[in-house]
Amino acid sequence: MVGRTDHARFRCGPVQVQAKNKAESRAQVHDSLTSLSLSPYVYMDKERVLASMTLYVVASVAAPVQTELTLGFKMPSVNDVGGGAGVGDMKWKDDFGSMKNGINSSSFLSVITGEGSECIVNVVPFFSSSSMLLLPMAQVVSTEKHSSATGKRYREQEQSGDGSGKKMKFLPRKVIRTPVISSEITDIPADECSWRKYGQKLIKGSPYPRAYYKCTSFLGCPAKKHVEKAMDDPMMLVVTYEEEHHHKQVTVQEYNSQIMVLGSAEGKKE
DNA sequence: CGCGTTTGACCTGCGC
DNA sequence: GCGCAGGTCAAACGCG
Repeated sequence: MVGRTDHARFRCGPVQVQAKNKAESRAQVHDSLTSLSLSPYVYMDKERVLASMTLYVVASVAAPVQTELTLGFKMPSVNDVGGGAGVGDMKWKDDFGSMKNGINSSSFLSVITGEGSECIVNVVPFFSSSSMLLLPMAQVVSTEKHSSATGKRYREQEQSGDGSGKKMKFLPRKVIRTPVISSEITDIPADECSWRKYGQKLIKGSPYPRAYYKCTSFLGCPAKKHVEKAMDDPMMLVVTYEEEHHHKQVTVQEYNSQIMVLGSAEGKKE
């Protein structure tokens, strides 16, 4: 496939989430946020948005709440960010309606990728499903160096000095469990990057296939992930991330500019 | 027609 | 060394 390595394509565009009853959905969002004790204030620097609160938003067909929800986080405006943003300067409004900077979607996915006491929240658009549910953060099962089914691979063998010659590839992995959003394993919750599926494999011992994805948000990004249904719970997906992104995580500001660029491009096209 | 997905073949590495 | 199993490749296919 010479010349076809550039599958990079921004999928991150606003998706209009339908709400049958805005007022009803709004109330439910408020309830959810309250019950999650969401801290509405975050602050940001040039690289990333920081928050002390962890919240993970996913879609799920297994959601006990069948009512469609629209998540009402508002992105900060450029002015908000540029005007000497500091702690508390950026506010997530639990409101609906058109967003500033031309962003009309009101659904976003907050992915917690931080370590220790500091959490890094990547605010990205959430690809809508008919049913959505606020969950109190993804279950980060582990950040492990090895998680293959058989244990044959990815063992940490940094045998730098034993002269055995066998040097296993060190692959930091982050395993996340998240509810399935449809019967198709390919319908995985979107995150901050665009992924292209490059393979699927039946894993021995598991009744479900494992799908392999590469990050296509940026050319040459080594980040990969594979997705499979949890053996103990078919309603849960196990998403394993491998390698770090070589590109910067998408920030609110960058995301906004991307949307604006895409918006103008689409506008020209039509 | 372009792009993403599918899927069988192939590659790689570990265990025996 | 061989077989097994996970991981990757890439041509074919399908969809918009």
